[in-house]
Amino acid sequence: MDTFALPADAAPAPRTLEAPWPALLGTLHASDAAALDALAQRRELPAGASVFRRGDRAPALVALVEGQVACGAWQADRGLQAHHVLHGPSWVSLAAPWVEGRHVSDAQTQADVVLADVPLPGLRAVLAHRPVLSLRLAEAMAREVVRLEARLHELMHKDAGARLAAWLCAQTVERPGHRRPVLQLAERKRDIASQLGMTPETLSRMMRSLSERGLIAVRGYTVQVLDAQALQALATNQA
Amino acid sequence: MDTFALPADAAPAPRTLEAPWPALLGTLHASDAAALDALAQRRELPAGASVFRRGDRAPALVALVEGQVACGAWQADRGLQAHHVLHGPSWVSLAAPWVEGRHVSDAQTQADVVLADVPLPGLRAVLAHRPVLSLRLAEAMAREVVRLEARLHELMHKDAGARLAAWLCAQTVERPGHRRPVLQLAERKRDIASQLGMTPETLSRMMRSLSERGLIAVRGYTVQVLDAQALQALATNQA
DNA sequence: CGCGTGGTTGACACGGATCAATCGTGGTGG
DNA sequence: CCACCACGATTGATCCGTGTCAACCACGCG
Repeated sequence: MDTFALPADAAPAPRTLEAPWPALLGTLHASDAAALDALAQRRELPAGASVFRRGDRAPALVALVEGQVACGAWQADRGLQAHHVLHGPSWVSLAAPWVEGRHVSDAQTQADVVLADVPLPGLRAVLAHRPVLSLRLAEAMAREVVRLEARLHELMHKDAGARLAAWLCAQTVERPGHRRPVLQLAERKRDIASQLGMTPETLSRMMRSLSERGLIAVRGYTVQVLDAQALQALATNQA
Repeated sequence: MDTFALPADAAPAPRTLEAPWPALLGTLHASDAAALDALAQRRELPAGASVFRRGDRAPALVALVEGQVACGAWQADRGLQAHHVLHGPSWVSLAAPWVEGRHVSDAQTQADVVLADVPLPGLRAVLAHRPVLSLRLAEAMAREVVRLEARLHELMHKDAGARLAAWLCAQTVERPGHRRPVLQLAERKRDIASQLGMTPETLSRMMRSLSERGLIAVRGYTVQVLDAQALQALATNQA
């Protein structure tokens, strides 16, 4: 029933491969972007490859330019428990290299990916005389902190149904073409479950519960939001 | 049985009140520290006061110079559910002001405190020509990210006993004076429980379980670690 | 002395994990 | 072309951890 094919209208946007920086750090001076370009090293990996492992030396920041990467904790018996799945341009390892010089989680590609490694020593040297770039970096980390705090809060205070509702609300983007917001799940459901801190079984049950209550309609990897208001209420009711 | 008095040998260290920056940001050039001093505004609050509330405008970073502050989610029926209790010099709000300009959690003093507010616009201006300071700030946020990721991981993959064991291990510092590591709980047990993502009842049971198994000895707010090795094993066994 | 606060203990309920079986889909090789 | 298999999702049955509720204890204070 569930195919993993992407919808026809979700054709890959023609990304400017050589300029991931705006998406990662916000608007930059051209010279700052050029400095990063000079520093970064492009790396390509096939699907299923390990990007890095917990405890590895982390001599460089790692950015995901294109593709899909799962970050989490590798467990011998049940594979990678992803606490985070990254798409398109985003940071895979932004903070860890600065602290211990070691990665704190495992990362594995889920599709063919293009990475950009930014060696930390070089970056430090560049930042030493590029204050705006430093600021952008600090802001990127600040976003990361806020995101993590929100997730921590959700995990501690919301039950599985509320977390799913909140996730659906966050994922949903209004589309001009459709009356009701529709979203295509871009990851395996087990990875979504993992990100939400629940098992695939529980996710399945929650999805069914929501659709039985008429809040959403699910067919395979397509979810249609029928009652965004009720969904939002479920998401914010901390109980 | 449990008094909240601090042990006699934990006399307050004579902190250099005017220079919290090294503890917050690491070693700085004297001129950078002076710039921060010029910017920061000292603020004193009595015990039990609100430092800020979720959703408040956050026009300044907030540092805790001295005292104790609990950060968490205020709930009308059961008070502040602290997800974090801060001591001595540390950041209360480091990241949130950068992002939305709003605080993302509630903060409340638990003792008389001295705060330092660092207004963000001024800080941006200072950072624009102080690259080293920017770097230190980025590093401070990086530490925050790593800490949060670790907590997220613990919360998702470890049970209550393992989280307590991990916390005890992390809190324990070897003391030359004692044969066995001893630690004084510096917060109410309910706040410790809250930080560990469990209820006070569960914390109490876990403490008893550990002491019945001979791993620790508890008397009031004093915890003696009897078998650090077994405790560590419990903490790392993700099960 | 009574009262408020904080901790401990016990009984109980419930959410969600676990285990196991089944189904649908897609890829592969005879 | 179809049997076969691997993988992921779904569903049901069951179990366990931990939250909830309530009672009780210990301490400090007015």
